[in-house]
Amino acid sequence: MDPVFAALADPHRRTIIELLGDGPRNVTTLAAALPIARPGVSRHLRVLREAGIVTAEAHAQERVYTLVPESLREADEWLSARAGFWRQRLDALDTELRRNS
Amino acid sequence: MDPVFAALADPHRRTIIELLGDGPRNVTTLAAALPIARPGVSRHLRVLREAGIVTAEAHAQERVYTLVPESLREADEWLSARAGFWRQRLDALDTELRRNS
DNA sequence: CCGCTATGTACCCTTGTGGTTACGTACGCG
DNA sequence: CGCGTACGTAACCACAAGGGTACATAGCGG
Repeated sequence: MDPVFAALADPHRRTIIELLGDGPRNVTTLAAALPIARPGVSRHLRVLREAGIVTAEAHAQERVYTLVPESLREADEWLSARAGFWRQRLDALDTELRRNS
Repeated sequence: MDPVFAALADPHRRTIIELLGDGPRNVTTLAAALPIARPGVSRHLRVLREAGIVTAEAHAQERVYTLVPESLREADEWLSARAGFWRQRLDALDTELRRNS
């Protein structure tokens, strides 16, 4: 989970994830859509790969990167648990405080 | 959204969020549950505060921090959109590829 | 007022991160 | 083979981030 959140911290990496949402892409195509040079994109992809968010498949001399959506599920569950469950809990606490005051 | 993801990137900050899930806490209490000294916790709380994830309320000379769960909703939506929607999309793509091969 | 408690902040240091350029490698093509 | 293409990686740099210690501040309590 940790590497997933770390990967998500960088805006460029989130952009890459969004681009891959439209389908598999190679490095050059991704780099063309980003404000940084290709080597930089390559390293971002390495981070995403090690986090299990994308997978690379060698296709001739180009490597096609594909999104692995279920890799985000763990982080998603962590977030939604706190965005929803505790919301109710704190509301209840707040209500009780108002009643006692 | 960006500051939220940036805040979530640090494990200590996520621990703080989890601790605050059990209810409001002051800085000293949080620091006792973390492997770092209090000033460090104080700075983490500053980041979380500026990201809108927690709010501070002065209570005597102690400041009680409270979680703001809905602040995580934006990030949660971003994640769940990619963890679910694109999942189906890629499955469909995969199915089509198998059919054509 | 004085001291104690609870915090935030400034300062310093070390490490991590993101970017660039230059270089090495793998593979298809003629 | 020799070339061009598509990548990954190494070397190098500048800067942001996280941690610790020391210090300033704000309230309580007596």
